Amino acid sequence: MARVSQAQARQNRDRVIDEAARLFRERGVQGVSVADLMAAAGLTHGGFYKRFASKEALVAEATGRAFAELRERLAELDSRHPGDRDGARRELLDFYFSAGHRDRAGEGCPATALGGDMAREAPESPAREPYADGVRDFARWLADDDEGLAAVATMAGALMLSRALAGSPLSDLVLAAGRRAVERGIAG
Amino acid sequence: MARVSQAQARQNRDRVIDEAARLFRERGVQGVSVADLMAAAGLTHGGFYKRFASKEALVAEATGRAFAELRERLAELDSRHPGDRDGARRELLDFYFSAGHRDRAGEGCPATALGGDMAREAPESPAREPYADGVRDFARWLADDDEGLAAVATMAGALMLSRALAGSPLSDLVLAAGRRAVERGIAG
DNA sequence: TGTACATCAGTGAACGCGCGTTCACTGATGTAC
DNA sequence: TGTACATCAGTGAACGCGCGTTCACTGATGTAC
Repeated sequence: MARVSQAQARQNRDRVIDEAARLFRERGVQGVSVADLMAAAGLTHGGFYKRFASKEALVAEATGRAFAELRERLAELDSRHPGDRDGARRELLDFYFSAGHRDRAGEGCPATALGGDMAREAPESPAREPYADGVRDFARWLADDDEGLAAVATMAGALMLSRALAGSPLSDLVLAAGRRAVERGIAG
Repeated sequence: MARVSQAQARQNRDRVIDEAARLFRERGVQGVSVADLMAAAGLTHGGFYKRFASKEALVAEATGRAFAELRERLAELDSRHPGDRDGARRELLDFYFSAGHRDRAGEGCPATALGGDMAREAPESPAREPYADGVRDFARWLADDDEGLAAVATMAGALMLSRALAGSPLSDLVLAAGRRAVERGIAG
């Protein structure tokens, strides 16, 4: 294979970002190589730097993409529960505190799956902005003011701990306890 | 330098674990090399495998050490507030949700700082046991039953997010919101 | 208590490997006429 | 609409580097007598 059409090239770039958004959440930024990412998108690693300035630049784009997926999911929930944010939120929490979500980080909440990596990114890392924007929007969707931020904290903490505690009975317990705490917080 | 006394050798091994417990929390397991760890303990990297079976084995020991430090801290709080767990807990929360704690992960809560790495450890990783034991003990100290687990979730989530959001106004807000949520949860 | 020597904690060079990144090359795409 | 050729998306080999791990060596420690 050699040169492809411009439309195909745009699609290829897009697929790299999609795969990065998935794999960075699943294995961590340091756990995925440029070659892994390109292979996941069906390409060889040599062309990477034709499309991205660096791995760091892709981390920023993939972070934005992962939160864009989350925004879409929230919009779908709203359209399935028109004028009923409480109902939409209940459906989100059903998913959020599920064993399936715990076991599939690659398709799950980016605030949690990328949180540990983001905490160690350089202060000027270009990924920090899309991350902060994403968390802000997620918190606002959950509840007004600081209640939303507290909810995100409990949700992200419970999910991260349930993954770190996988294999222990605590893994399921922390999900259940987190859910009760969030529901009480938003109700109260 | 060459052979040292057995007592010195034990001290050296101990210092490597202490430095690992600090550096793994600060930079992540993948962010610290064996050579970094040995250098931090004032040694050269060659001798590492005389004292540890592998880097993975050290991760397990360092995880245990980090939680041992936490247990000591909690015991100190109890002895400073005899028969007054509420007072001890209030002092812990003052520290936990502080900017200083956010900015010094190496000396801070291992449940949070090691959580992201632990979530991606292999299911049979020897580090999972000391991690789970540590989280269980921390939760029990905070409150009875699931209330303690919910508190750890909110605390770990708020601290992780505040680090990931460093540089944004949300960083301080999520700490404050997390603290209010924990206090309401434990009081309720 | 003193001597002779085996042990072994720590050193530093080396190993194979995979990383992020670069680059000369290929050949289909896109365009100028 | 058809031809000639410049462009450039993707390839695959190569780069320097740092990783986890191994190993021959050194010389002070610990022990047997």
